[in-house]
Amino acid sequence: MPELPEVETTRRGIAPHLEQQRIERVTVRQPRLRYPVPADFDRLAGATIDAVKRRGKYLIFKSAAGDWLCHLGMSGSLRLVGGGEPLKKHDHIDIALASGRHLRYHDPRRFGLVLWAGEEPLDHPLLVKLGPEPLGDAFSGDDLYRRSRGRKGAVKAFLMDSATVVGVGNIYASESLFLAGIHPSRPAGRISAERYRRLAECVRQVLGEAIEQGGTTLRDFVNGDGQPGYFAQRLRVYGRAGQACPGCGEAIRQRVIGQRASYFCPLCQR
DNA sequence: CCGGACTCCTGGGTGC
DNA sequence: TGCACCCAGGAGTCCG
Repeated sequence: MPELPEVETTRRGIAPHLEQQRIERVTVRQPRLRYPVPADFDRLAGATIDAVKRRGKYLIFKSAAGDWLCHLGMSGSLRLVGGGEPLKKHDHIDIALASGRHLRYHDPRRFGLVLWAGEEPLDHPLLVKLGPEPLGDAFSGDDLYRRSRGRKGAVKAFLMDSATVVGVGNIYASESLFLAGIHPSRPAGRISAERYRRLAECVRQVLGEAIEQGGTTLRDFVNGDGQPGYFAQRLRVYGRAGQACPGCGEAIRQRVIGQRASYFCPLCQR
């Protein structure tokens, strides 16, 4: 489910309610996520949350009792609920705060994770090899061009590789390539620097707009308050096979590229 | 190094 | 109503 805009939306929603809050209690009902939830995760009780950061699609929670990571996988969500809010199926973890509210982790498919981050979170094995932040200064078309030389795989798979750039998942890869006029199947190594500069700008634009709209809710994404995002209605091609291309009116095509459904306009994208 | 296949898991939608 | 089947927003791991 969540790509960078959804994770950032979640972070912005929950951070103000967590920072400087004391943790009263930690309840792990289902420890079997992508990796087991640490058996000593409840040692957070009594600690104060200092900050909530993000790197790619990972959330990083800072506390004196230890920093921890959370990834939402395909179907995860984190929201703040009242302490008396009834539990739903797949509400796996509750972190009860001094405010009386609970930070509640929900994840039907359990592809997400909650792990200790170690001394330096950015050096954690899951984070250390991540590429640049798409909304940061290190991300550029020239960087994409350099990294793509010699690569024969489809540009869409290249763009979704977290070593290339973080946070661009299946929805926003399709959307960015459409805006940039690049066919998703084109070999990454056969795209000019000029076109990569355009693509980088389109990635920034799409992710920026999606964050402004509170993310994309296809089925079940909810923000920190349990509300859906509104970017789904702004999607130009994703999920719109057979509908008219917003640029030229041609029918949007769907094709599997790199094991993932991909959407594009066969005329506007080359 | 690269690229593709496979894997974890549950649930929604569809078609019979 | 039941059931089989396909598909889903991620990404680590393994293998050639």
